[in-house]
Amino acid sequence: MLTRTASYTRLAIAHTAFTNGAVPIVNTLFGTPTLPGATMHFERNNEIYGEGEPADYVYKVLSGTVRTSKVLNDGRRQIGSFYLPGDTFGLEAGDEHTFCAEAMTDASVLLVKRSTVAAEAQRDSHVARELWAVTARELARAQDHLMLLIKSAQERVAAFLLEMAERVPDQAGIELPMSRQDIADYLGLTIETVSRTLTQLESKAAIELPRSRYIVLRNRSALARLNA
Amino acid sequence: MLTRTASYTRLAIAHTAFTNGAVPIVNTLFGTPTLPGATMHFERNNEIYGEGEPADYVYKVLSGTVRTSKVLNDGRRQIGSFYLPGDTFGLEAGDEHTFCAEAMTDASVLLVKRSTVAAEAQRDSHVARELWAVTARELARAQDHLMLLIKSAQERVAAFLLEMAERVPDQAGIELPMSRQDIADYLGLTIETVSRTLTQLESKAAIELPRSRYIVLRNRSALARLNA
DNA sequence: CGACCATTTGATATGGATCAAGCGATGTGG
DNA sequence: CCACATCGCTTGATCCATATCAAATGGTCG
Repeated sequence: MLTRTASYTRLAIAHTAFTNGAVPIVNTLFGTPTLPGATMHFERNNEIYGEGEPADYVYKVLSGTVRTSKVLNDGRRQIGSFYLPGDTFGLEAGDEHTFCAEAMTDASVLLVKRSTVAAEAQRDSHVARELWAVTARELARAQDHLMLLIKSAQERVAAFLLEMAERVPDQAGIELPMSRQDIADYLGLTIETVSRTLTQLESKAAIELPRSRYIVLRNRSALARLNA
Repeated sequence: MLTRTASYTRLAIAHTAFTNGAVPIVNTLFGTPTLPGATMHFERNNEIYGEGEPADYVYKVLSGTVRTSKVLNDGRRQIGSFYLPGDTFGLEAGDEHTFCAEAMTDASVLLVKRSTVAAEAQRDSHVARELWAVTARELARAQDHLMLLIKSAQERVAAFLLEMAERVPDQAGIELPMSRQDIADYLGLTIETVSRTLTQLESKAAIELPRSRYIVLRNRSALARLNA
């Protein structure tokens, strides 16, 4: 079960973000150009923050892709979300991160201090409103994710493909930034089941698999019909 | 699959709350005595709002218990959360409810117009902050719920019992407001599996089942150990 | 008492996990 | 530039946890 290790280079971002080669710039976390932050780069599979670390920053993907995940004590991993450019992550109700965050591909990420966000939200009701909206959308996403996990393997994979198709701009097909293991851990399945299910969908002519990381949706309504 | 019907008396609250026997009172949604609302009573199994209805109100349980749920087109139902007195529910990112809400037991509920909450949050940063906190806690709860659904039946049931024990005041045991079907739909299991699992936990001396709706936790650490 | 509904218990079926092997792409060292 | 190791993915065979189907039990209310 622990064959899934990866040589993650642990970066103590939260504590060194502004002293360890980060480039402090004035930028924006929530659309209006108000919140000062710093951008950092992360290489593929490097940790952005760990589970249980103090949640001192809020993060926004500038480029690349990020996953959040949590590992149970026996090695099972659940992916909370995938984050694409423009997405905000790392918001917490409490004072520490309940999931860890890792760069799925090389990524640049904007960091804004949580205290800055809080102060600005107090001062400016537009920022407060935006902060709430981001959190509420995250909640809606988690609730959708919940619904996924009671469905059959085909339904889960179909829903995943439709979700990704909606989120990535590319029209022709989906360039997947994540591995089969990531997909499996997002959907609560094994890599074998994900792989087999994709093969089944291909033989049903619902999708095409030119390369393993590139998927063309041939028949969206068939996929949507799988979505109970 | 559709044997699970119940004769829900549909109440068109959202549109008639203030004209249909509701008792308008000045009360508070988020702790400080600022937000005007109305209280309404719901009988067991009556709908508070339906899936897809406009989300014009935010709700707070005053007494009784509430469940939110969503039904897939083939009848499978997923319960989003159980709400006990003091809990706020019905917050939405969009303008309609994505789950429905029903009284599990007779319940009285405080309703505050969403527009009132929004206006007050804009005016008063404390309200804004509290609104965010409620939403963020709801997010944390949904994320915990996600983690449940990748676990084994024993782990799910154990986690459910510990969660309920934490939330209900009663020390000796847990008086469950929900049916086995509700528990099953919360945990993504069948009633049979929930029932069998409870029996197993009883034979392990982890719990006692004096009545089907009353459970005594005999050995919390054994239950906690099941929680991967 | 009798009907009804919720819960438990029993027998069997099955979808996805697990175990195991093969395959193709990518990269590395000779 | 090729041989070979490695890694991610696919495919195959078998197993098992939970679903499904079915029946018995128990509690509640008229």
